[in-house]
Amino acid sequence: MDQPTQRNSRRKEARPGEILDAALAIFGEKGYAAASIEDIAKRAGVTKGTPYLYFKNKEDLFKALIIASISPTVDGLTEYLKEAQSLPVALQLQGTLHFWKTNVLDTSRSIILKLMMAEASNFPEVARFYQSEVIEKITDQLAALITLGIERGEFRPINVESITHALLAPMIYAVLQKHCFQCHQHPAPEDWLPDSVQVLIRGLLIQPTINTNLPPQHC
Amino acid sequence: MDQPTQRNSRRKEARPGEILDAALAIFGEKGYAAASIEDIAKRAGVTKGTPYLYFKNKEDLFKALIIASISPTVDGLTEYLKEAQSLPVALQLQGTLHFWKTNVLDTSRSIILKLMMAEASNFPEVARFYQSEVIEKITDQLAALITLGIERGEFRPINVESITHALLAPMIYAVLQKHCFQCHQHPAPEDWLPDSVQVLIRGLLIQPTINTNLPPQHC
Amino acid sequence: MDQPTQRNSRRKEARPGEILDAALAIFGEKGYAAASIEDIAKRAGVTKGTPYLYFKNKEDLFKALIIASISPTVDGLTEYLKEAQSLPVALQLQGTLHFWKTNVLDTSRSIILKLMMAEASNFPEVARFYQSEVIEKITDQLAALITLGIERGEFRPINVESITHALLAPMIYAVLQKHCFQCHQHPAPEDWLPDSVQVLIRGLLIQPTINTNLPPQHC
Amino acid sequence: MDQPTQRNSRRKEARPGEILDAALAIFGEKGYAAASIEDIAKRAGVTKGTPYLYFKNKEDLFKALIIASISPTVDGLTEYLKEAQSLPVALQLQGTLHFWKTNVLDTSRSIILKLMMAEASNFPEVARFYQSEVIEKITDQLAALITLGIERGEFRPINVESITHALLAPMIYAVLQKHCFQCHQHPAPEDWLPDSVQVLIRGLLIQPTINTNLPPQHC
DNA sequence: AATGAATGAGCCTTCATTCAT
DNA sequence: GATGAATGAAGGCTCATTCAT
Repeated sequence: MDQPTQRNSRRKEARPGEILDAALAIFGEKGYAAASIEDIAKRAGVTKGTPYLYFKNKEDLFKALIIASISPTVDGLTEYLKEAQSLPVALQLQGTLHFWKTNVLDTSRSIILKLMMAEASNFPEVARFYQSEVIEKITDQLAALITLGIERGEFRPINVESITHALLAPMIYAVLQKHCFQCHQHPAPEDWLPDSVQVLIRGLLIQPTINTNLPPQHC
Repeated sequence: MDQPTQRNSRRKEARPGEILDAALAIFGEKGYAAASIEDIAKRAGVTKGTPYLYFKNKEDLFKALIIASISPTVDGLTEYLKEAQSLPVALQLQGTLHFWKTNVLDTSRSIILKLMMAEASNFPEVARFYQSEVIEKITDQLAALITLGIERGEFRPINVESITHALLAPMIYAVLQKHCFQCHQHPAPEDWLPDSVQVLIRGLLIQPTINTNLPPQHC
Repeated sequence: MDQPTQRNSRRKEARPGEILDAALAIFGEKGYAAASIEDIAKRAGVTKGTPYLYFKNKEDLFKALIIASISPTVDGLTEYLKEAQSLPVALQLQGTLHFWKTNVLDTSRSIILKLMMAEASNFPEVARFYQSEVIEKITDQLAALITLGIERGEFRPINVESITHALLAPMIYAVLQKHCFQCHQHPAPEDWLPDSVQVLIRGLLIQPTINTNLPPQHC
Repeated sequence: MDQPTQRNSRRKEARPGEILDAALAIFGEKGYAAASIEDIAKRAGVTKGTPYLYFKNKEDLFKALIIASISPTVDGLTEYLKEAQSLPVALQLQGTLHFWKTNVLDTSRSIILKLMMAEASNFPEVARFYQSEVIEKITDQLAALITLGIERGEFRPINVESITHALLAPMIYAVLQKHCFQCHQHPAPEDWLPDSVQVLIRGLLIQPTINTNLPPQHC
């Protein structure tokens, strides 16, 4: 992929990213404890000493990996919702799920979620950080949308927090299904996710029949 | 089940179970690789060598733990659905979620799900086994219910597989939320789960308005 | 040295001592940093994991080694001086040096002194501890003796602290000479130490000529 | 010695010396094994690779350090004694100790002695070299002085080798005290060293009473 | 059946050393 | 000359596993 300068060209700028990519793959596959730095290094095309030039130790590399995954996950969503403000809330919800699919689920970064869940009790501070920076931010956005939907008269008045989690559930589950039980599972997330969202939205709408014909390509 | 010398519960027959209980706690908390046999032994009130009298090695203990958790999880559900056959499908679905909450979520066994997800790629055969014995069995039951609901005219005709996963999502997510991000998260599963199911069911019903007044204590 | 029970007989009581003996040899020879736990283990006839059954880590083993060497070094001296109380102070001083020779210099433990000096700046707390428990206790005993000698009219009135160090110097130097530049050095400590003490004592005495004929076997 | 661009002292000729100075400090503080080349380089204001431009490897740097410290330590002493030849031997001895204090003890170079003692068994050839070039040369000078003192009738006839070491002992001990147990030790070498020498000399003199009034500022 | 001393493979981490720039 | 990215050997430490008691 690189211009043919030298085999092991010194490229300080690229290294941390390459190592983080490798760490994502290896940590994601094996979990924190079972992943060895040497495996990560090999995957990154370097030797076992090199990661320590960029990360203090294994834990530090792990934390850096989590942190690096956060803004791409969350920032884009905020932006999307700003642009979609004027749409019907039902459409915004579908768009949110679509954004999640495109920017998390279909991304190698999605495995971070599984990793965080597996390691939450081993790294409580990291877990708290991830929760406040990712989970809660998404939760807040969803809650705001639902509140808006109720205010605009699109949705029935209903407990906002509960529905927030009702919407979060398929997002999380889709990721876990992909990474944990993916092999030979026919209804892949892209198949069931749109239908599920539609059912949920229909359950929220005051006039459900109208919504049934929403253009499916939005999710 | 306890008859002689109940005081110190040091009867040989109890040992494997005690060790499995300890393994559930320690594996659940730390994950497979970070859990040490000695920790498990200590938690079980025995010493390092004892687990090896009952389990060939660490992997074997792990597999036994997964397998031991399977029938209590699934068998009861089948039974419940047999008894509930004559109820409206919507109610059966609510009952199914209620069963899940009572017999999995509120149980120490629920952590197995998190464990399986974390270790799926490290133990593919175990993961496959768990999937076919637990996930698919639940999926099949849900699919059958939804099909029945459509046949009976309770539910709109809709893709069954998709909705199956729409229902599975909150079940899985509730468990993970409890074990991974539990600390200080107000909307606990018992709060949002019933509402979510109700919204989903409303989204499925042909005549949604009727369902809104379902007795909430069913889930 | 052991009865022919088994090759690797389990003998928990003896192990810590054996490992400390090995640590004394290896640390003494190579210094703290250059000594490897595996070397120590091999010397003790065990494998590299075994030391960790008895000592938390390398530093802990090092500290235990220092501490274990302290009471044999100091306690006997106190006792000797109690018994020798009624002798002329000059004789007590000679006896003290003789005690040092017998119980420190001629002992494998003597290398601890060199070790402490080499590692003092790497283990400041240990150094402080050694200083207060060994060096200062010996210093105090010497100072008390000299004071007594002055009071009894045996010694000229002279700065006590200074002379304390004048007496300590050959004790320390003898040890270091033995361990650092020992190879092919003819005047071994046993040769020059008695003469040196005699000269020092003669320098202290009010009537030096008398002392010149002190029985040499006392030191 | 500094002529052009004195400001940043980055002249090539100065480098080896700067690195040796840094090596002296770092080796002296941590010992050979615990000192890292990078620490030394940093202290010298250069980077990791630079020492290798001037020294083949770590061991080579260490040896060069020892060798560089030798002539300043020994040469001056020979010179001093040549000039002092006509003085009473007792005064020459005091002068020798004074020279040691000024040119070794009060010098950063003094730490070499501690270093050599700590590393003697790790670098036997270096130790032998140091012994023959430093210790033995000083020993020889001292022995010659004492012999002279006896010949001149100043000193009692006594074993020369023994007394040589009796005089060497406080010189060595003073250095070690300074570098190993220096913190908060009140009788610093400058306090006890002159008194000690005086007592030793008094022990050597044929007519001790005369010597007691030697001017104390000579040592 | 249970213990726990001992083993040794494996992994994290450091650091002397090299070399392309 | 100087840099500093990269290497890889070495060593601290853990822990699954064994086995004599």
